Amino acid sequence: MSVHSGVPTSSAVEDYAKAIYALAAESDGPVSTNAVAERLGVTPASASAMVKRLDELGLARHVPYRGVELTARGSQLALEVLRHHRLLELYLAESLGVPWDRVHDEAEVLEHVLSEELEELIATKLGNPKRDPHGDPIPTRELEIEEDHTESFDSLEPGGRGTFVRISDSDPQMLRYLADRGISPGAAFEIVEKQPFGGPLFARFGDEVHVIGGTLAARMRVEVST
Amino acid sequence: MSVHSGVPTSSAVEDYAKAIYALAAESDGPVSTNAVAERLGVTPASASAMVKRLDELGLARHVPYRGVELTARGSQLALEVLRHHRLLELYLAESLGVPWDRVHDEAEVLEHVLSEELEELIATKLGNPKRDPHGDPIPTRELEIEEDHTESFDSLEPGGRGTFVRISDSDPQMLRYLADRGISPGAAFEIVEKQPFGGPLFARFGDEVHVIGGTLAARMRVEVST
DNA sequence: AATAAAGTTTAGGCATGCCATAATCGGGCA
DNA sequence: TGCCCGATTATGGCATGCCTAAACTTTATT
Repeated sequence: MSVHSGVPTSSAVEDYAKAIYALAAESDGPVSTNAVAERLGVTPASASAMVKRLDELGLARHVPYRGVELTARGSQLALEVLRHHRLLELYLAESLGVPWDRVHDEAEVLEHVLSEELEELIATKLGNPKRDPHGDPIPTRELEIEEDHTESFDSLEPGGRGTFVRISDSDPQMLRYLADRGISPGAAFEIVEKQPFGGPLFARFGDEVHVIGGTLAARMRVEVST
Repeated sequence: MSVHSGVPTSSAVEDYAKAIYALAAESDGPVSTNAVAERLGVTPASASAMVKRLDELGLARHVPYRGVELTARGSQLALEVLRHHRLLELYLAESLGVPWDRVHDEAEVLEHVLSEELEELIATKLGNPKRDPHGDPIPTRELEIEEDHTESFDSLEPGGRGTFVRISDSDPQMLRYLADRGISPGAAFEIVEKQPFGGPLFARFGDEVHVIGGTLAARMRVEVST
């Protein structure tokens, strides 16, 4: 049990805060209990109870039947944990050579246990990086996070150009799949063709044209060239 | 909740195993419940219950009113955690520059969470070291620990020579106190004078003669020169 | 507007894990 | 023999976190 901003927080509380934060970022407005439950793999009833607890802790405002929103403190907590997570991912990959597709799971555990002091030392050692190995932005020490100007890959039309930035939620398998095909954060592309109805998308990365399925494309975040 | 040798272990279980292991090393024969309770800062009743649990888990043999002893599996668990702890201490100090007197507390938390994979990577990175920054031996991957040939500093008589190896139980304050005076693990000494009744001990370290109180001297472990 | 469907909450339980107080027990020693 | 101390059990408490089932609210449909 750690303490953040005077609030005693367990791993579970931190995970809920993270989940609500992420969901709120994806689609603004209050977040539904069901969405939270699904994301965390628990029943809606469990999520409902936990959300109530976050409210009591002052980390969220929960209007019954209307959804949840994080308070300032709740967002801070989420960002704090997110910072831990992403610094750890980068650190594990760079300093300890943990394979890319494993850092996420390791960080998932350690993020709840990392002391502020270690966080600071790690950040310094890494040169206060702005992005983790998946391309996700890392909140600053002051818990400000770089605004995300990315769009979903599958929202582009043929002819559109840009660079691949990250996979939302850092799904290790997707990352590995792309990496195996030479597509990593930073890769430039041009959309060649797009099939309707969530069909695959044809895009040129470097010299090669890759075919990317609709589901995967929906999770890829890209920065569009003007 | 981690799993070691097929036994589900919580942090508390691991701490009890560590405590029993340490107490058994200090004075052999079975360990009394009271001693365990005192070491962990809980009531004898709590310790009694937990010790019973260790027995049920197959980690210890507990004969009521007679004390506890770790089974082979219990010792393995203790050594596993000890290995985590000491590798972490060394790693934090060397790779992250965590101050000496802080590594213990950080490691105390992380030891329960460190995955085998990370343990391995850290050990390799450190070159599979045999001792941690306090001079305590680190169990090998196979959980063998170097036998301790040290004696208590205050058991020596004037004229005795040797090298300071470690502080038992790694008390950070004692370590820092000694470090401030230029006494670190590996320092050679010669006993100059010893006052009776637990009084202070005069010893030459390098050029200087230091006066060391009885309590501190009792915690210092030294290797005697032949 | 009525009703059905979808979403949400409450009620009630269960399991884990840890610790405390108070009463009792065992065994060595006077 | 009887006492005392250490050890043990009995009992209870508290917190976390999850579940199912049932009740309820909101929204969409007819």
